Amino acid sequence: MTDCLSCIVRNRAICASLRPDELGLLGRMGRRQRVSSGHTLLWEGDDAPVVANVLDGVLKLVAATADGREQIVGIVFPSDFIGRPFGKESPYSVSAISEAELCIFHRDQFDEFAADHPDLQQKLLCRTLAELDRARRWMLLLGRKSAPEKVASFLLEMADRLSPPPSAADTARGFELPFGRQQIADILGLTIETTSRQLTKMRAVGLIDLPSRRKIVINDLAALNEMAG
Amino acid sequence: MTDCLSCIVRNRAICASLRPDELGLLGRMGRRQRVSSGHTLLWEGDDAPVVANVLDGVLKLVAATADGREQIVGIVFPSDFIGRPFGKESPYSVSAISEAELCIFHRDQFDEFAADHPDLQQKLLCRTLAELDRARRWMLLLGRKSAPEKVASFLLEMADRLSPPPSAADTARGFELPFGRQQIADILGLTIETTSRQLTKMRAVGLIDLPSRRKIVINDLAALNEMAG
DNA sequence: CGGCTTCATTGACCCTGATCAACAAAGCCG
DNA sequence: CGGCTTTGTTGATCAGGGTCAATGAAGCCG
Repeated sequence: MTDCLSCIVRNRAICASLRPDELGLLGRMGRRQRVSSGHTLLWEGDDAPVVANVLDGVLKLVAATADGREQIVGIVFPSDFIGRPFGKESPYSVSAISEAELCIFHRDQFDEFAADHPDLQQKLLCRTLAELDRARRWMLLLGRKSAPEKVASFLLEMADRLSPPPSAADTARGFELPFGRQQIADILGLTIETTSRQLTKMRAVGLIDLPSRRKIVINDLAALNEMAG
Repeated sequence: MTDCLSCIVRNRAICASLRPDELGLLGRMGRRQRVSSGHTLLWEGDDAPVVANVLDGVLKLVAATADGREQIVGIVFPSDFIGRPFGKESPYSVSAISEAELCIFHRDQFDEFAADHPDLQQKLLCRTLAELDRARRWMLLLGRKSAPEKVASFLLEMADRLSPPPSAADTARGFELPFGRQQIADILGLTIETTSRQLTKMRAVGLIDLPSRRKIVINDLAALNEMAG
């Protein structure tokens, strides 16, 4: 059922390390699943019985306090890997923030398969190391940057992560965020009001344009870099 | 020269996955090195030519803004692994905050060895996943918690991470932090003054005792948990 | 022991960003 | 098209925590 050879993330996901025959084996373990926007796939604290590759769409990893404050601790794009291999419950919940399509595996089955396929495991290790680096750079932002610096850093990171797909044309000529204002706030550790105010202020001084709710056009990349600290 | 079989972290470091003969091979690649308190081993942004196991002592991972604000993004204890396998520069600097002893490898040599030893790589993967989980929980603290919550969370985490070694006696009966006040502030994304004030306040209400600069005694674990949010 | 340096505490004040509240603009659907 | 809901913007006010500054307590070493 799952045809890995024609998979849209075939060469970018961790599966890229596998030979066709291995791929067939893994493919039979996997199952495609659509997830609709807003739906939560894994709950914080619950046992996480599945892992998955993201084929399409965007998901968020969210940690929350007992009284409901939320912090987005990770953003997951197509070809990225979701879940917690090798035991343990998920320390954060995973929710789709757009229509998404996943390639899901039972965790135990996946763990077993991974143990027999060092190349796959190495790909996973490299990804996890990169993700850890990203998380740590984000800790600097959360702990030490001011609101303007946070928003500027966010726009730069998004320009970087969202540019490759939407045509190679003019990278600087705008991109569409997969987030609403509240989600940007949850990524930056701010309130929705401060986020909105900072964006408005940046538009007022001509740094950026906001042609629609989720569209961003960067006019002055250098100044934005400066502003990001 | 390096006798892995009698190594103090033999059963806790990633080397625990290796057979004696493999261990001998790795051991000949490694080199013991003392690092004195305050010394920086790797610099943020520089190419990181080494990886290492920590045998003894405590080190910090620090990310900094251009203008010198610092955020501690990781704390490294004995048996933990340091460095960035598989290419790339280090995105943070690594400094000893106490006298430390390391078991150092050239990164390229280590990468090569790891590629041939899946079990080692799996151990490394598990460690990295755990570290990522920890980093993400810390992001919630940095982005969403108040100063009192931050300090309470910090004390609980430290009570947890520092208890096993220093005698199993009374876990609640105090432990010695390897940090000064400024470092606690850099971990929590606060200033040294706020950190100090929060600790003083907690002592005032009897939650904790502060018998000496770096010693902490927790009197009311439940209340502290409550306070941590 | 005594002076010096480093580290921690405490106080006064201020500013950034949170909170509360009203309003405006988009999207949605009958 | 028009009402309703959701999402975003803007304003007024407030407070948590930062900043600046002074004092106090520990460690260090001659």
